[in-house]
Amino acid sequence: MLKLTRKVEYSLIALRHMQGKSIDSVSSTKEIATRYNIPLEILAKTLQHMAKENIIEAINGPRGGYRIKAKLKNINLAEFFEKVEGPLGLSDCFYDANCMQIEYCNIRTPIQRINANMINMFRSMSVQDITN
Amino acid sequence: MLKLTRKVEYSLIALRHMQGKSIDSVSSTKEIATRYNIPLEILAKTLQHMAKENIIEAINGPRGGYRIKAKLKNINLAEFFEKVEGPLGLSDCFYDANCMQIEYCNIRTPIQRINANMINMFRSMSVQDITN
DNA sequence: TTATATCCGATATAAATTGTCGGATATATT
DNA sequence: AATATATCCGACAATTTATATCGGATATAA
Repeated sequence: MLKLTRKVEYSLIALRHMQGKSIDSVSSTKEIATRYNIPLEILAKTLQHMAKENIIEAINGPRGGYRIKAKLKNINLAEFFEKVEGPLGLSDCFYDANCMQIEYCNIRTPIQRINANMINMFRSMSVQDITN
Repeated sequence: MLKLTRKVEYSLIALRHMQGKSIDSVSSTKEIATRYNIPLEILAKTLQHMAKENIIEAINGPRGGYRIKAKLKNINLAEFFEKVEGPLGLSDCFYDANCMQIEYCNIRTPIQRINANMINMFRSMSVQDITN
């Protein structure tokens, strides 16, 4: 319960790795996968996804790889999690009503309050706060 | 990602239900399961678990059921989640080191900071804040 | 004595997460 | 032009976690 996914963790590991290098040097999937003991194919998917979201930039071909494209200071954690994993919410019912309890549920509103607190908390931290 | 489990949701639904009744009246598993469309056996387990944690009290026999035992005002959400689901943490590595990345991980400390923020947020709300 | 309730371990099912495979496309280097 | 190294990407498989079910025991009010 309340866990981050590997995809998010791998994304942050990769970003932190890239941030430790000079601005125009690139990092290949293999380099990062080896360095942090991450399954290559998974990391590949993860990096491709971040590239589509314009967080990082892909350089094709030999000597290619990825480098940071966005200003990490300007991406808060709530945005980042949503870019990487989709909608945030303690329960699915906030964005998808397919729940047996929905009609009778007596805790939907209260849980929305916790949810709002959680999202605010994530909004108050930038990706850079994590990768620095 | 970052979801509550049904067990937690069912627990809160049941508590809120009981809180809406007079202090010494009991609510049976069947009553609650029917009312909120929750699978009976699952709810039974959930309530038994809360009884073991002294959050509620079980009355055996016919006309039995459960009633609230603890002061919900004095149980914060972090405690409550831990009683119902076990240790809280955005990653398992905070209480169980069985992770391929643990030796090389470059985000453990930063994620611990997010984690601390999250737990503080849950500490700042009582179960009663939710069930009232 | 009977009916209704909790109790509880074992097991099955379903869903989500995590990881693998195969083959395509892009491009720097030789 | 050929080659090697890299990203790209859909389909699929395995694993883990969460959710639900089953069977039978115990407690007690009526």
